[in-house]
Amino acid sequence: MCDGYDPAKCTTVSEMLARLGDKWTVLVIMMLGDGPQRFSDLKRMVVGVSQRMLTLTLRALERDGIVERTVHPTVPPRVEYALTDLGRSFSVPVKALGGWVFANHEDIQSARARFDERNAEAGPKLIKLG
Amino acid sequence: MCDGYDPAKCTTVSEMLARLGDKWTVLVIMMLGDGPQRFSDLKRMVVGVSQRMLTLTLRALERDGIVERTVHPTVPPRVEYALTDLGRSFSVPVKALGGWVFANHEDIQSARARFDERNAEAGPKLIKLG
DNA sequence: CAGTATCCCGGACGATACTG
DNA sequence: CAGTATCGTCCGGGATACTG
Repeated sequence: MCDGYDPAKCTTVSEMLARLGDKWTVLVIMMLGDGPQRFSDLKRMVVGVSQRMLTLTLRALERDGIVERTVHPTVPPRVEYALTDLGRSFSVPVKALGGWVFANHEDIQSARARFDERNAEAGPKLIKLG
Repeated sequence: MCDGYDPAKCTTVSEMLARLGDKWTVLVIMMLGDGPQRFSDLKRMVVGVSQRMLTLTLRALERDGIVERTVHPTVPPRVEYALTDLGRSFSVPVKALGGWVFANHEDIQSARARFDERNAEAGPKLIKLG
């Protein structure tokens, strides 16, 4: 993929992957898939997210042009978040990836079971990551 | 995507995304795309990776059934890593995602530039994640 | 060669308190 | 309501040294 070799683009790929890999980004994108949502609604829908992390996640997505932030100057303030065209476009390959995991869930689980079985008796080793 | 709602599958999606989001997984998968590679060859190809992280990354991928580890009982030892069928299948949506970033690189960069421009004068704020 | 063991640091993330 | 500021914890990941 990074064969034609544009280092800048490869860096961006890593950045977007890291973004997807963080704890809340994909959930937020999914919740915005059905239309715009207010901050507090998102906070309720994305169970477990802290105010801080929701803000951070939305800011990062806004910076990348995936999400658009609209402030309605009312009292109390009303802020809506929506996917941009770029965001909706982005969600296509993201959903494809999610779909792949759904489709291959059995294979993954059985592979893990076999691995854990084989390495059952072994000592503590350094099996981390996960 | 997680609408039909199988919590176990959604958890697996998060796990695989977290895996992709870590620092070396995608690079390793790409390097194995052209065929099997020895541990030390991978270490040379994936520039900057430490022995520890390469081992950890490969172990996690092996556990998930994405990569297969073959030990040739010679002296000195020869260990080869290769993508499994599942791994090659997995790399399809992964490459699609990478391809999307390549195709939309301009849009992302300009979105970032505009965001940073708008928030130039502002104080330190809490803009992290990135 | 292909690991494993240990130490260490920075940053992701959570909890809490405060504000326009 | 929609944030921001601050503090503390945990762990991803790097550096180094050792081994079959």
